[in-house]
Amino acid sequence: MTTDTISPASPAEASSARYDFGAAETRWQQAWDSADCFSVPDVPPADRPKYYVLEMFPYPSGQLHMGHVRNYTLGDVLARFKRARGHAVLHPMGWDAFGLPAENAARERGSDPARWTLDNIAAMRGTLKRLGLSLNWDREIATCLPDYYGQQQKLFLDLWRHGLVERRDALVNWDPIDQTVLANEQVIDGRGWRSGAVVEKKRLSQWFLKITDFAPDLLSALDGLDDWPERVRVMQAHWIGRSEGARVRFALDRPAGAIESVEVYTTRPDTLFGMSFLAIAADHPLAAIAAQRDPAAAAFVAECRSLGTSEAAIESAEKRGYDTGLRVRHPFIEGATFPVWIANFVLMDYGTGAVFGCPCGDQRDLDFARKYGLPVPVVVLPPGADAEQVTVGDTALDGDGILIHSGFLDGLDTAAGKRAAIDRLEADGAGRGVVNWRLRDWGISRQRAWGCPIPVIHCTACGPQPVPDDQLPVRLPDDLDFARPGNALDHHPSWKHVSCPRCGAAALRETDTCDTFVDSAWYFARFTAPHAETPTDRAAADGWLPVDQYIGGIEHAILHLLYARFFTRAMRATGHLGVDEPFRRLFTQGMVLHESYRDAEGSWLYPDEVIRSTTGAVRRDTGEAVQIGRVEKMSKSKRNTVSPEAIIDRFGADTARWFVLSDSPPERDMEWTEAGVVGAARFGQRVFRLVSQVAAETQPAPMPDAFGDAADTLRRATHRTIAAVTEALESFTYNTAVARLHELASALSDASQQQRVADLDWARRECAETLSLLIGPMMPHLAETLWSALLPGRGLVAETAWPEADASLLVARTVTIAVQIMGKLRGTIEMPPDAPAEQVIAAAEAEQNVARLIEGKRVVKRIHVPNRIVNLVIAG
RNA sequence: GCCCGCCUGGCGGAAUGGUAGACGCAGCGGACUUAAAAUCCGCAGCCCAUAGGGCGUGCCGGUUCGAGUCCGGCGGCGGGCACCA
Repeated sequence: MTTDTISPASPAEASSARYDFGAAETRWQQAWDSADCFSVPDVPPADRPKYYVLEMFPYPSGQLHMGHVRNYTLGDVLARFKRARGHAVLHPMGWDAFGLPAENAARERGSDPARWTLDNIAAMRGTLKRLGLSLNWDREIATCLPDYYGQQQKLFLDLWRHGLVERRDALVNWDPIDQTVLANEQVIDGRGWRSGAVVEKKRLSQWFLKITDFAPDLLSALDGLDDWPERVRVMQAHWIGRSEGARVRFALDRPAGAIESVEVYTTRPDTLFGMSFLAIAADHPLAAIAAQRDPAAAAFVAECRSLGTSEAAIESAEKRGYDTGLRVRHPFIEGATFPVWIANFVLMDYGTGAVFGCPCGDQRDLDFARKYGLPVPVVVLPPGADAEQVTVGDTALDGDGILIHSGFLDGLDTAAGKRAAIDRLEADGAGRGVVNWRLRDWGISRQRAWGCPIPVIHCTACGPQPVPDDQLPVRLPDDLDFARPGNALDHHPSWKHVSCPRCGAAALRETDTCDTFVDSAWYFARFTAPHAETPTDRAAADGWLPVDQYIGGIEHAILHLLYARFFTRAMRATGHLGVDEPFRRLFTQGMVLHESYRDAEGSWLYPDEVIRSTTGAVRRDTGEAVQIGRVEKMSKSKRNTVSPEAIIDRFGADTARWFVLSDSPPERDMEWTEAGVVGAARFGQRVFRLVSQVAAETQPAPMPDAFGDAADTLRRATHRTIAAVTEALESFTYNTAVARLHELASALSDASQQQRVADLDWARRECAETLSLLIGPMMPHLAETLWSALLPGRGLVAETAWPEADASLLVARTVTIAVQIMGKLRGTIEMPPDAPAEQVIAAAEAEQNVARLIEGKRVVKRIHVPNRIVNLVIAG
């Protein structure tokens, strides 16, 4: 190690009145580099526990924003803390580098997507380095490089061999602006999640990953993710959407074309006797037959399709339908038939695309029945209701109850009724109990050039063929033409023309690329062995995984995190991994918010263009009044962004880091304010002055045999702070760690203003050294500056063990005990810690104000909580 | 509509059922200074009162010697999902 060669900070750094953060930060970043402080081997060392800290890797947009600064600072505090606590820490960084913006830039400015992306990465890497993050830069990956996506192609082929990939025709969500297919998860309110365009339906041959194979496990394993936020688990459970019910076949009265029956999925087979009608989706095959026979039915089907997912769908939340004239027989009621309606609220891609309408037990069915005058048989008796009196008005009885008017089900409760109905259906061959899932398979085909090529060759004779291993990776061409709309890979002159690996005939490459969510679904595993010739190296993956702490935004609660959980299972099935779950602990951090500003014309202004005072704001250039808008998420459109680079230039990385850690708990949104940054900078300077003074006035010395009051008080503050900060860092309450360090700085300041004596000097030095180590995870550069000034030649904070609190100093010398009468505070007393109860109570009753108030009263009960409180209960 | 979460000074927030408001920001007073900046010291929930007292963690009620914290109900704010049969 290089510790011997590290010289103390220069006199200018260490003793000038103000801390020169710029020089110091560069200097320590170089020192960490040359000492190689943060590297770890692919297989974790056996002598220390491993700890894998991962923050969600960024998309290389070109600029780091404050959200990143917060995210990566939170992770870095943990990484540095765990390292100081003796862990081997894996803390890598990379780039989610495929995606549309690069293609858009290519289209708009003629740039090369690879060049554009790599330039952006270089810029953002520079900012990350300036932040002083303790990252394993030798593990850096970019998903747009063949090193990464080539391994992804191998992975894809392995999944294919294991039956986890399927190619099938599917009605897909087509984004007409981005000219690509979207996953269901990427369609929000009928619009593309990125473009905002109204999504159309289109039938295409697509590649699917069989995430539904793992649906039961993805759901049940959520229970074991104790260190994930509850709401994320709830969101995922809902997304996976398990339901228990029955499939019931309804025979048609008279066959319609080739169709003799309609299958329905229901979660309420117990209410089958409450049936009023059968409803099918507009895309149901039976609807197509009805449409052939009846122009009005065709018109209704067409209308449903056009409404589809558009705004109109939201506008007409109204249930609408069309009676086809077809009728179905009831499985339980001999001779009864019911009408078949096409209904706009029935979804073709959930269940079977058909439902039986039970208006009494389902609000939608009830609305529908009321609208079209269909009967509403009552079959559920809610708890406490009277069988003679129960009626259904405009609210369905969708809760549990006792079944009535239901033949053989009469008198059963909901659960028993379901079982009995399913038993009968199965006995009669009319249906069966099933478990249904909302989760669908993951369509990953995207008609984009800037993505991971799907390594498949289509041969007219042999069908789709995997690209042979010796031809991997399938590289993207470097001469893509983005002038034409559509997929640039598809209209590249030569790229797709290859020969079939099986028969040698002329064949075509797959020109679709992977959804970029595939790239991020396994990167955490690749980080464990980023240079391996296979997707993972088992020794490395087994050694480091799972990620011990994953940190990122709540916006990825469903998509990314579910895909990563799926890939972990899929890669386990293919032997690439050995773990069940990718992320042991998940932390979702809050957003960074800022005030927004508008000028008289209503144009948004950047914070830099505004001078803010306590009373208002004016334009920096003209002095005109500025309207202060809402505090909201930093965004380019509102111009309420603050550049991390500019903040580092003005205040230094440590100040930026300290500020994002202060005040707001990490999981909550925080407001970025100029005053807050200035406050953080002020604290850094204060600590610098206080510790520099100690460094100048004191020398390392053997511990004195005894300490006076002042020294003892300071030592207790020091050791209590060690305990408190340690606890705060363990529990992710960084804002309280900041508060405790403020207190310790104040304690040191108080001590430094007292008469100098040897034992106090020793305690001040102990405090200063401790303070330097404790701020290390948060303000690492300042910590190194102070440490080297206090203890020249003693190595780097980055390589120094975390301080241990002396248990004997964790209690104060005296404790303040509150004295209550009937639960109301009436005075306080000072006592030695752990004083005997009788003594404390006697002192409490002797307290001047307390004594006055209990005089002449009878104290009937005395509650004593050691070192906390005495509560006197008086009679009358 | 359903499911989560939250509600504490001027602001961000702190508080294993035990002195509510730590710590910071903004504010006020003072010291230093020719002055300012910087720095240091101090004050600071509201109301009445010069000892002290009343009220106070969205609202109403409950449990408890004691409730921001636990329980029941109501209200408000934020987020997620949403014809999922």
